[in-house]
Amino acid sequence: MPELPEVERGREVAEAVCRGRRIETVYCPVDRIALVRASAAAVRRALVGARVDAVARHGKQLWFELDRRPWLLVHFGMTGALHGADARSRGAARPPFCRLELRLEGDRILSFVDPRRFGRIGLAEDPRREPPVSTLGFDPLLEMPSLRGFRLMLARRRGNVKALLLDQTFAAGVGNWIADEVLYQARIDPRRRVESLAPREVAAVHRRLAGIVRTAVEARSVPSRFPRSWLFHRRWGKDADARTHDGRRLVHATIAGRTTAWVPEVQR
DNA sequence: CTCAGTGTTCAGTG
DNA sequence: TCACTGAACACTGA
Repeated sequence: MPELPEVERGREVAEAVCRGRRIETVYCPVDRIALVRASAAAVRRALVGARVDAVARHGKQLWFELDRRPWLLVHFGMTGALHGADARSRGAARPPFCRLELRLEGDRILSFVDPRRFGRIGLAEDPRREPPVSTLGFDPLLEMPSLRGFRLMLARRRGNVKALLLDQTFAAGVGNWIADEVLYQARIDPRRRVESLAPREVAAVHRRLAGIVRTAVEARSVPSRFPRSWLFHRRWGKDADARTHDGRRLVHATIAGRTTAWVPEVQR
Protein backbone atom coordinates (compact mmCIF):
# COMPACT_ATOMS: atom_id res chain seq x y z
CA MET A 1 0.00 0.00 0.00
CA PRO A 2 2.37 2.63 -1.10
CA GLU A 3 1.56 5.84 0.68
CA LEU A 4 4.19 7.91 2.47
CA PRO A 5 5.08 5.33 5.15
CA GLU A 6 5.49 2.50 2.64
CA VAL A 7 7.65 4.64 0.38
CA GLU A 8 9.74 5.74 3.37
CA ARG A 9 10.23 2.08 4.20
CA GLY A 10 11.32 1.51 0.60
CA ARG A 11 13.80 4.35 0.97
CA GLU A 12 15.28 2.74 4.07
CA VAL A 13 15.60 -0.60 2.31
CA ALA A 14 17.21 1.03 -0.71
CA GLU A 15 19.71 2.92 1.43
CA ALA A 16 20.63 -0.16 3.39
CA VAL A 17 21.31 -2.07 0.20
CA CYS A 18 22.84 0.63 -1.99
CA ARG A 19 24.43 3.41 -0.02
CA GLY A 20 28.10 3.91 -0.81
CA ARG A 21 28.14 1.10 -3.38
CA ARG A 22 28.55 1.11 -7.13
CA ILE A 23 25.94 -0.37 -9.43
CA GLU A 24 27.48 -3.17 -11.46
CA THR A 25 24.62 -4.39 -13.61
CA VAL A 26 21.07 -3.29 -14.38
CA TYR A 27 18.15 -5.43 -15.50
CA CYS A 28 15.40 -3.30 -17.00
CA PRO A 29 12.92 -5.01 -19.31
CA VAL A 30 11.08 -2.15 -20.98
CA ASP A 31 7.96 -3.75 -22.26
CA ARG A 32 5.74 -0.75 -21.63
CA ILE A 33 6.54 2.90 -22.35
CA ALA A 34 4.42 4.04 -19.44
CA LEU A 35 6.34 2.21 -16.77
CA VAL A 36 9.79 3.32 -17.81
CA ARG A 37 9.74 6.89 -18.99
CA ALA A 38 13.31 6.85 -20.16
CA SER A 39 14.48 4.12 -22.51
CA ALA A 40 15.97 1.03 -20.92
CA ALA A 41 19.25 1.92 -22.61
CA ALA A 42 19.24 5.36 -21.00
CA VAL A 43 18.44 3.87 -17.59
CA ARG A 44 21.27 1.39 -17.96
CA ARG A 45 23.69 4.07 -19.16
CA ALA A 46 22.79 6.33 -16.24
CA LEU A 47 23.14 3.63 -13.61
CA VAL A 48 25.86 1.17 -14.54
CA GLY A 49 29.06 2.20 -12.85
CA ALA A 50 27.47 4.95 -10.75
CA ARG A 51 27.82 5.01 -6.98
CA VAL A 52 24.70 5.53 -4.85
CA ASP A 53 25.41 8.28 -2.34
CA ALA A 54 21.92 8.47 -0.82
CA VAL A 55 18.28 7.62 -1.41
CA ALA A 56 15.87 10.50 -0.85
CA ARG A 57 12.11 10.85 -0.72
CA HIS A 58 9.47 13.56 -0.87
CA GLY A 59 5.88 12.43 -0.58
CA LYS A 60 5.53 9.27 -2.65
CA GLN A 61 8.46 10.15 -4.91
CA LEU A 62 11.75 8.38 -4.30
CA TRP A 63 15.08 9.06 -5.93
CA PHE A 64 18.61 7.75 -5.90
CA GLU A 65 21.36 10.34 -5.53
CA LEU A 66 24.31 9.14 -7.57
CA ASP A 67 27.87 10.39 -7.95
CA ARG A 68 26.90 11.63 -11.43
CA ARG A 69 23.81 12.83 -13.29
CA PRO A 70 21.11 12.06 -14.17
CA TRP A 71 19.61 10.43 -11.10
CA LEU A 72 17.05 7.65 -10.86
CA LEU A 73 13.48 8.56 -9.88
CA VAL A 74 10.93 5.94 -8.79
CA HIS A 75 7.21 6.09 -7.98
CA PHE A 76 5.52 2.99 -6.55
CA GLY A 77 2.08 3.49 -8.11
CA MET A 78 -0.49 1.16 -6.56
CA THR A 79 1.56 -2.00 -6.08
CA GLY A 80 5.24 -1.09 -6.32
CA ALA A 81 7.83 -2.04 -3.72
CA LEU A 82 11.58 -2.34 -3.28
CA HIS A 83 13.19 -5.54 -2.06
CA GLY A 84 16.74 -6.13 -1.00
CA ALA A 85 18.51 -9.44 -1.46
CA ASP A 86 21.91 -11.06 -1.38
CA ALA A 87 23.13 -12.50 -4.69
CA ARG A 88 24.98 -15.31 -2.91
CA SER A 89 21.86 -16.66 -1.27
CA ARG A 90 19.38 -15.86 -3.99
CA GLY A 91 21.43 -16.57 -7.05
CA ALA A 92 20.00 -15.37 -10.32
CA ALA A 93 16.34 -15.91 -9.41
CA ARG A 94 14.24 -12.78 -9.80
CA PRO A 95 11.09 -12.09 -7.86
CA PRO A 96 7.88 -12.14 -9.92
CA PHE A 97 6.91 -8.83 -11.55
CA CYS A 98 10.44 -7.46 -11.26
CA ARG A 99 10.60 -4.26 -13.36
CA LEU A 100 14.08 -3.10 -12.39
CA GLU A 101 16.96 -4.87 -10.74
CA LEU A 102 20.22 -3.34 -9.60
CA ARG A 103 23.17 -5.51 -8.75
CA LEU A 104 25.70 -3.70 -6.64
CA GLU A 105 29.17 -4.23 -5.23
CA GLY A 106 29.25 -6.78 -2.44
CA ASP A 107 26.67 -9.08 -4.07
CA ARG A 108 23.78 -6.82 -3.13
CA ILE A 109 20.59 -6.81 -5.16
CA LEU A 110 17.82 -4.24 -5.11
CA SER A 111 14.63 -5.13 -6.98
CA PHE A 112 11.70 -2.91 -7.88
CA VAL A 113 8.61 -5.07 -8.24
CA ASP A 114 5.28 -3.77 -9.48
CA PRO A 115 2.59 -6.29 -10.53
CA ARG A 116 0.13 -3.72 -11.79
CA ARG A 117 2.63 -1.46 -13.51
CA PHE A 118 1.16 1.79 -12.31
CA GLY A 119 4.60 2.59 -10.97
CA ARG A 120 7.04 4.86 -12.78
CA ILE A 121 10.78 4.75 -13.33
CA GLY A 122 12.49 7.81 -14.75
CA LEU A 123 15.68 9.82 -14.93
CA ALA A 124 16.10 13.41 -13.76
CA GLU A 125 19.05 15.78 -13.58
CA ASP A 126 17.90 17.36 -10.32
CA PRO A 127 14.71 15.70 -9.05
CA ARG A 128 13.99 18.19 -6.29
CA ARG A 129 13.98 21.10 -8.72
CA GLU A 130 11.88 19.60 -11.50
CA PRO A 131 8.44 18.02 -11.81
CA PRO A 132 7.00 15.88 -10.43
CA VAL A 133 8.86 16.55 -7.16
CA SER A 134 8.95 20.34 -7.52
CA THR A 135 5.15 20.54 -7.75
CA LEU A 136 4.55 18.65 -4.50
CA GLY A 137 3.30 20.21 -1.31
CA PHE A 138 4.84 19.71 2.15
CA ASP A 139 5.96 16.26 3.26
CA PRO A 140 4.23 15.54 6.60
CA LEU A 141 7.19 13.54 7.89
CA LEU A 142 10.03 15.82 6.76
CA GLU A 143 8.54 19.28 6.92
CA MET A 144 5.21 19.40 8.69
CA PRO A 145 4.16 23.07 8.77
CA SER A 146 3.32 24.82 12.03
CA LEU A 147 -0.36 25.04 12.92
CA ARG A 148 -0.24 28.69 11.94
CA GLY A 149 1.23 27.89 8.54
CA PHE A 150 -1.25 25.08 8.10
CA ARG A 151 -4.17 27.42 8.76
CA LEU A 152 -2.86 29.85 6.14
CA MET A 153 -2.59 27.07 3.57
CA LEU A 154 -6.14 25.90 4.27
CA ALA A 155 -7.50 29.41 4.03
CA ARG A 156 -6.58 29.44 0.36
CA ARG A 157 -8.36 26.16 -0.36
CA ARG A 158 -11.95 25.24 -1.06
CA GLY A 159 -13.91 22.12 -1.70
CA ASN A 160 -14.13 18.66 -0.25
CA VAL A 161 -11.80 18.01 2.68
CA LYS A 162 -10.89 14.49 1.62
CA ALA A 163 -10.02 15.73 -1.88
CA LEU A 164 -7.72 18.28 -0.27
CA LEU A 165 -5.92 15.65 1.82
CA LEU A 166 -5.39 13.56 -1.31
CA ASP A 167 -4.08 16.52 -3.29
CA GLN A 168 -0.31 15.94 -3.62
CA THR A 169 0.30 19.65 -4.21
CA PHE A 170 -1.09 20.21 -0.71
CA ALA A 171 0.28 17.40 1.45
CA ALA A 172 2.68 15.10 -0.41
CA GLY A 173 2.45 11.42 0.44
CA VAL A 174 -1.09 11.24 1.79
CA GLY A 175 -3.11 8.51 0.08
CA ASN A 176 -6.51 6.99 0.52
CA TRP A 177 -6.09 5.20 3.83
CA ILE A 178 -4.15 7.99 5.52
CA ALA A 179 -6.78 10.54 4.46
CA ASP A 180 -9.54 8.37 5.95
CA GLU A 181 -7.54 7.73 9.12
CA VAL A 182 -6.90 11.45 9.61
CA LEU A 183 -10.57 12.33 9.21
CA TYR A 184 -11.66 9.51 11.50
CA GLN A 185 -9.28 10.50 14.27
CA ALA A 186 -10.09 14.19 13.79
CA ARG A 187 -13.80 13.24 13.97
CA ILE A 188 -14.66 14.99 10.70
CA ASP A 189 -17.18 13.71 8.16
CA PRO A 190 -15.32 13.13 4.86
CA ARG A 191 -18.09 14.90 2.93
CA ARG A 192 -17.35 18.20 4.67
CA ARG A 193 -15.95 21.17 2.82
CA VAL A 194 -12.64 22.73 3.83
CA GLU A 195 -14.16 26.17 4.24
CA SER A 196 -16.69 24.80 6.75
CA LEU A 197 -14.07 23.54 9.21
CA ALA A 198 -13.95 25.23 12.61
CA PRO A 199 -10.52 26.32 13.91
CA ARG A 200 -10.41 23.42 16.36
CA GLU A 201 -11.17 20.98 13.53
CA VAL A 202 -8.32 22.38 11.46
CA ALA A 203 -6.06 21.93 14.48
CA ALA A 204 -7.23 18.32 14.82
CA VAL A 205 -6.47 17.57 11.16
CA HIS A 206 -3.03 19.14 11.56
CA ARG A 207 -2.21 17.13 14.66
CA ARG A 208 -3.58 13.81 13.42
CA LEU A 209 -1.91 14.06 10.05
CA ALA A 210 1.49 14.54 11.66
CA GLY A 211 0.81 11.87 14.29
CA ILE A 212 -0.51 9.18 11.96
CA VAL A 213 2.36 9.56 9.50
CA ARG A 214 4.97 9.53 12.26
CA THR A 215 3.41 6.51 13.96
CA ALA A 216 3.16 4.53 10.71
CA VAL A 217 6.77 5.31 9.83
CA GLU A 218 7.96 4.35 13.32
CA ALA A 219 6.06 1.08 12.87
CA ARG A 220 8.15 0.64 9.70
CA SER A 221 4.87 0.48 7.85
CA VAL A 222 3.99 -2.92 9.32
CA PRO A 223 0.20 -2.83 9.84
CA SER A 224 0.21 -5.21 12.81
CA ARG A 225 2.28 -2.59 14.65
CA PHE A 226 -0.26 0.17 14.05
CA PRO A 227 -2.38 1.07 17.08
CA ARG A 228 -5.36 -1.22 17.53
CA SER A 229 -7.72 1.74 17.65
CA TRP A 230 -6.95 2.77 14.06
CA LEU A 231 -9.67 2.62 11.42
CA PHE A 232 -7.00 1.13 9.18
CA HIS A 233 -7.56 -2.37 10.57
CA ARG A 234 -11.28 -2.27 9.84
CA ARG A 235 -11.62 -0.41 6.57
CA TRP A 236 -10.63 -3.04 4.00
CA GLY A 237 -13.42 -4.77 2.15
CA LYS A 238 -16.85 -3.30 2.27
CA ASP A 239 -18.12 -5.54 4.99
CA ALA A 240 -21.68 -4.45 5.77
CA ASP A 241 -21.23 -5.14 9.48
CA ALA A 242 -17.71 -3.82 9.86
CA ARG A 243 -17.16 -2.16 13.23
CA THR A 244 -14.47 -0.07 14.89
CA HIS A 245 -12.48 -1.46 17.81
CA ASP A 246 -15.12 -0.02 20.12
CA GLY A 247 -18.09 -1.36 18.20
CA ARG A 248 -19.20 1.57 16.04
CA ARG A 249 -20.47 0.94 12.55
CA LEU A 250 -18.37 1.76 9.47
CA VAL A 251 -19.85 2.90 6.20
CA HIS A 252 -18.29 3.03 2.74
CA ALA A 253 -18.99 5.37 -0.15
CA THR A 254 -17.17 6.97 -3.05
CA ILE A 255 -16.01 10.46 -2.06
CA ALA A 256 -13.63 12.57 -4.11
CA GLY A 257 -13.57 9.69 -6.56
CA ARG A 258 -12.14 7.21 -4.04
CA THR A 259 -13.55 4.49 -1.85
CA THR A 260 -13.94 6.10 1.54
CA ALA A 261 -14.58 4.47 4.91
CA TRP A 262 -15.88 6.43 7.86
CA VAL A 263 -17.84 6.17 11.11
CA PRO A 264 -20.94 8.40 11.07
CA GLU A 265 -21.41 8.07 14.81
CA VAL A 266 -18.00 9.66 15.41
CA GLN A 267 -17.43 11.90 12.38
CA ARG A 268 -19.55 15.02 12.06
C1' DC B 1 -16.94 -14.15 -15.31
C1' DT B 2 -17.16 -9.66 -13.20
C1' DC B 3 -15.47 -6.09 -10.63
C1' DA B 4 -13.02 -3.15 -7.28
C1' DG B 5 -8.68 -1.24 -6.27
C1' DT B 6 -3.36 1.41 -1.93
C1' DG B 7 -2.26 6.23 -7.55
C1' DT B 8 -1.91 9.61 -11.23
C1' DT B 9 -3.24 12.16 -15.24
C1' DC B 10 -5.97 14.03 -18.67
C1' DA B 11 -10.13 15.60 -21.04
C1' DG B 12 -14.41 17.70 -20.43
C1' DT B 13 -17.93 20.33 -17.76
C1' DG B 14 -19.81 23.86 -14.88
C1' DT C 1 -8.72 29.55 -12.74
C1' DC C 2 -10.77 26.43 -9.86
C1' DA C 3 -13.56 22.41 -8.46
C1' DC C 4 -15.23 18.26 -9.84
C1' DT C 5 -16.28 13.92 -12.60
C1' DG C 6 -15.21 10.05 -15.28
C1' DA C 7 -12.16 7.48 -17.93
C1' DA C 8 -7.87 5.49 -18.75
C1' DC C 9 -3.82 3.01 -17.43
C1' DA C 10 -2.56 -2.88 -16.27
C1' DC C 11 -3.16 -6.45 -13.63
C1' DT C 12 -4.43 -9.29 -9.50
C1' DG C 13 -7.41 -11.48 -6.60
C1' DA C 14 -11.90 -11.82 -4.31
